[in-house]
Amino acid sequence: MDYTYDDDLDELCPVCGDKVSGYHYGLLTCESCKGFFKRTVQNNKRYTCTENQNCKIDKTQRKRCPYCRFQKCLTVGMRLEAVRADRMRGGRNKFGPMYKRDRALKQQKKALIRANGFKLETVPQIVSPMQTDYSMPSNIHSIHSVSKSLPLNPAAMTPVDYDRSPYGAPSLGMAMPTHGTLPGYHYPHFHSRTIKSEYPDHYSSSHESAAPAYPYSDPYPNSSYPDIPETILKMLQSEPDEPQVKTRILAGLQQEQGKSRHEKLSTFGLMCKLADQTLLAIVEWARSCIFFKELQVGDQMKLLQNCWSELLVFDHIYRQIQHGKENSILLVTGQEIDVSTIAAQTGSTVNNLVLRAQELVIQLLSLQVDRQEFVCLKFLILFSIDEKCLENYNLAKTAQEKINSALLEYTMCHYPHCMDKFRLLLLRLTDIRSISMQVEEYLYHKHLSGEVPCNSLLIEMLHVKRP
DNA sequence: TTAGCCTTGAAA
DNA sequence: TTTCAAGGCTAA
Repeated sequence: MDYTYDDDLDELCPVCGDKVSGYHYGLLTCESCKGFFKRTVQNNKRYTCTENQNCKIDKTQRKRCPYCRFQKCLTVGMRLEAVRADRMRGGRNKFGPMYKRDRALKQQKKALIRANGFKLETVPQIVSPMQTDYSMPSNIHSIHSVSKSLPLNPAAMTPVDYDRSPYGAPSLGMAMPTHGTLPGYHYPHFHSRTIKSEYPDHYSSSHESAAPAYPYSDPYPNSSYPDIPETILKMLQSEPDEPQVKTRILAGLQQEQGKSRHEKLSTFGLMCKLADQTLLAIVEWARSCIFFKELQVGDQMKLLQNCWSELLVFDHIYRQIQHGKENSILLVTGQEIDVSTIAAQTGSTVNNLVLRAQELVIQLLSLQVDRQEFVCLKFLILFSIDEKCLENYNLAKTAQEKINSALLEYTMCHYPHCMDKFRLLLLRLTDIRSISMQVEEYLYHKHLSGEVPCNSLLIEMLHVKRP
């Protein structure tokens, strides 16, 4: 590979568009935003916006509104926990491996572009065979065992051959618990917080997961996080490491494409495969979650069968929130597709679904939904079963109540100027439900016409509700 | 207060 | 030993 570190430095700061000077507090930023973020967090600064909290932040105007600048720092994913409370200089922190993976992903993306004139509007059909067997489950009941063995094999992701295909079917909830190149970390306000050094990583150093991604000790108990309810902290701990999940999904797709090399997949078929891999990632996430893992396997299956399409849609929507572009859609694979391309190349149903999702993205953007709220909503979707059909309904019900009250407490504390936020967020869940039902109907229709790949996990899911 | 440059030091 | 992302310093 001809990748050099300097390649990164060609990029623009996601906060102000200035020249990037390296990785700072979680992502590539310029020197000035690095310093600004450091000063703000170290000195626990509070700013106010004299406008409408939506000031434009660019290189020339970044000094005008520190409030909006800091909000943007958080929105693009700068990490509070990377600022050291003890002010120790030098050394490396736990983000090192994350930066490394991010570089690797950027490298792969560049290699793709260089090698194939790869356009973002196309989907790569990666046919490099994988050594490991990532067999798809033949039955929904095998999800647990399969998702356990999903590999991480970035080295095997070197693209060999790419067969371009026009982008036919867009998002359709082809989503996963991931939000951009690096994890976003939204933290809207500091309420007299004491800055702690090196907060435990929500994404990787879960106390409850068997094998944390980074061997990093957690010097602070959960309760040391200021103003975030314990329940939310526990839910955040099971948030997946995004580059890892992305890598796994890409690897899974490679494997699938390797298998079906002789059966030419349509773009829609490819999208189904992508959704399959995403579903596996969601199942894997659920398996490690607080509340969920305490349930019996049978109950776990019922919950997932009840909400799989909603979780797909919701994660798609949250990625678009992070993506922040009204006119394009970001796929889990990192590809960006113009909404106009979708309108031109797909049927009215798909186009309508995409537009509905985009409307919801705008609504949630205006509500300033943050990462903590996102996690609460995701869990509420997971536990949103109404019927008393579970073996242990009380466990699920209790979980639901705890999540609800944690979300209420959090929004009241962090968004006191928007007292109705809790209710408005819950209302959006109804929209997600509605979109996901339409997605399911569409998929079922496509399945009946034989367009969904026969071993698709989607089919298994669809048949649970439609025997 | 900002932002560019310097120093530091653990990990690779 | 080198790397590079932390914190520190300081002129503007």
